[in-house]
Amino acid sequence: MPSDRGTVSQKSELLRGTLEMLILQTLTVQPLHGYAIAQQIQRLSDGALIVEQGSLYPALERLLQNGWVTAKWGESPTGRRARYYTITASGRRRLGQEIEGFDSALLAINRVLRRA
Amino acid sequence: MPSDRGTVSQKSELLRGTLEMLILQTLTVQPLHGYAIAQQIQRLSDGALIVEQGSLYPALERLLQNGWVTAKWGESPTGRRARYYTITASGRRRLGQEIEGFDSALLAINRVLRRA
DNA sequence: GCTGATATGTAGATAACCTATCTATGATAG
DNA sequence: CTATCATAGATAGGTTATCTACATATCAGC
Repeated sequence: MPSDRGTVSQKSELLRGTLEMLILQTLTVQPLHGYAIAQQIQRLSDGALIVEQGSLYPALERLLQNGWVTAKWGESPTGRRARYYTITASGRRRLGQEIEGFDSALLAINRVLRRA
Repeated sequence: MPSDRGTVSQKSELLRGTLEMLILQTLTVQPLHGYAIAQQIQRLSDGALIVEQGSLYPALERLLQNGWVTAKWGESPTGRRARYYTITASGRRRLGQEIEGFDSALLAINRVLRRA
């Protein structure tokens, strides 16, 4: 449901560094294939976060390389071939660290914004 | 007061895209020279945010190019030559937009993190 | 005289995005 | 029947902001 060909993504730039965290988070509920992960992030963010395929698949590859997810070929609900990703134990630990780092960085940024 | 030669900056990566916002914010109080801006951000964030010189000066150059700050050579409190940056009216507008975009992106990310 | 803090800057590498493109299949519209 | 759209995966190439590392210079303190 990309549907927004032509309309600028805008917010996507703030995904900078948070994409892997968001992917891992969506996988905590259940294994999903790549395309569904992007849809899920868009849906959960009320359409604010658009994950481009050119960002998605390289990110999934990085997560695989680091052992934070595993992948298995299967079939999507619509009957197409799809690659399902499952978060690993180390992936869950990593997610925790990323959220922690994200929150503390946020606090730091907000300190600067409010104190200055 | 870099003093942390050897220790990894860590959090700096989350500055991704927020550095210009932080710089503009520190300049809303008074004009500052580059080195003092970095110190101020580090101080206000309780040491969590370290602005490297290789990030700082290119960022200031971008702000100049966009007309969001102006620069004037002067003298620092310690008597050294220093370049003072002043935020412009359009810089203040830009800062408002950046904070707005930052906040809304944050909300979107948090929606994903809490709903998934 | 050396080191460290202050102060500005550049060069080159890295990494994560983006746009654009490609393949392929199923569903739907015309 | 055919064109388009949605689904699903993937790669190539470009952009850009950051980092590391370096270079320069002055001043203070040991």
